[in-house]
Amino acid sequence: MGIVDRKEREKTEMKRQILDAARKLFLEQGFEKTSIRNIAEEIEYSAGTIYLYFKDKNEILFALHVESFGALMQAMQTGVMSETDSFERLISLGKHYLKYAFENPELYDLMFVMTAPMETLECREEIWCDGERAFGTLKFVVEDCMKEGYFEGDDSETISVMVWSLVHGLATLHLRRRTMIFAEERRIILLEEAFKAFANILKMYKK
Amino acid sequence: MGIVDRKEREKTEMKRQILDAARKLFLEQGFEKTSIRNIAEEIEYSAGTIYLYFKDKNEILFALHVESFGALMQAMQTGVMSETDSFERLISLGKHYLKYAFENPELYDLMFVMTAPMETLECREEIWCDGERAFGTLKFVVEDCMKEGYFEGDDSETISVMVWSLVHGLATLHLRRRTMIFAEERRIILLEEAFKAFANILKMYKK
DNA sequence: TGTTTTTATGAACACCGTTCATTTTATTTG
DNA sequence: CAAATAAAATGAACGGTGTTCATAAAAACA
Repeated sequence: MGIVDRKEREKTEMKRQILDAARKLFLEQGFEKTSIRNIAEEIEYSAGTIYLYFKDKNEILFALHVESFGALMQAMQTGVMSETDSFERLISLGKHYLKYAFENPELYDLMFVMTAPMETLECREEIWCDGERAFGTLKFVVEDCMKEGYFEGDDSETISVMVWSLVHGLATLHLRRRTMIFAEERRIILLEEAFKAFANILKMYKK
Repeated sequence: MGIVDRKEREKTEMKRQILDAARKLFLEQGFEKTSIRNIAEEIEYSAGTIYLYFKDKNEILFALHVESFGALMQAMQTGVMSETDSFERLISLGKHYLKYAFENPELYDLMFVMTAPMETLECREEIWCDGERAFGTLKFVVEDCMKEGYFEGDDSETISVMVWSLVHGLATLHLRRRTMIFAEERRIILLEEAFKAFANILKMYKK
């Protein structure tokens, strides 16, 4: 029956419409300040309708979470593939990670800072799969570096956590406006320099 | 006149009471989930009364922000003073910073993650002074390390941002539950190991 | 066309931060 | 001490929030 197909298609289209409106508003004014009524208004439906497609506000967040991880993974893959040397790959991975964070501040927030999706989905396996996959990519690149003598004697997971923490720290200090203590024109430069310094130090660590 | 003195005393006592209740509730259930009515109930006053002592909810946040920075500064000083060697001082500083973050998760959040106080107080100088002072302490210790040959050729501010980003990254990944991708028993260990690995790498960088 | 199923609505609920006229309490004055 | 004034506390009210649900509209089926 074609009708049931169309119904399904319409349902996913509606979900898409809601998610697009939600992402737009989240990016514009943040998650907290975006109400269900705002989203409903954006797509010209009543607030109640949203609840026919998503259980609650957090489920919308979760759906965007999944999508955003897809985009981040792609950005990371681009970073990995742009270099042949293992170590340069790691650096490129970091750069692309930061690029994604800076270009999609609200989405990065939603993926790595917000606590809302974590609470509702504490038990929900899927949400961690995305994170695990992204971390796995990093770990894989780190292990490649180790084969070439970098980080000798260390655990690849430990090194990966260290690298992740550094880039995540850089990203969040900036996204959450804590670099305000520096002169405006220095803020970005300082972050870039800090990343470069870190890369340098890692490189020296080879031997 | 003694009465005006007492009035003043009572006013600050009331403020204290509100702040203590607010901190308690913020630590217990977070900022967002704590309402003015909750705070009022905790101190057995009506909600309206809170507004006689604080302009709005953000002003309460700001007051706690100031206090929390005082406590962090103290923790950092303790870290600095516990070691005589410059480099060990830097490591100890990092450890005490992390300790503070882990022991006061909601306060750390309020100081370094929340955007609420930043928005209201974008122009308010005082809020940055605290941050600058804390960062200054770090920078000072880094510069001491440089005198002994560490981080040669690098800018002390750059290195400080790098160190800060790493510990902040470790702290926030944990506080915002992103270490859930690791087995429960490994989570804390992994963070500690990552910090140790970072410390090791920095140490090697000397020459 | 009439019946049933699906979809959408908007009023209602319990909460939120915040304001403000009113009442209660404390201090000063006559 | 009593009356007048000043200060402090209240709680109702406003416009917002996320969410639910009886009702209404639309679509699909018979």
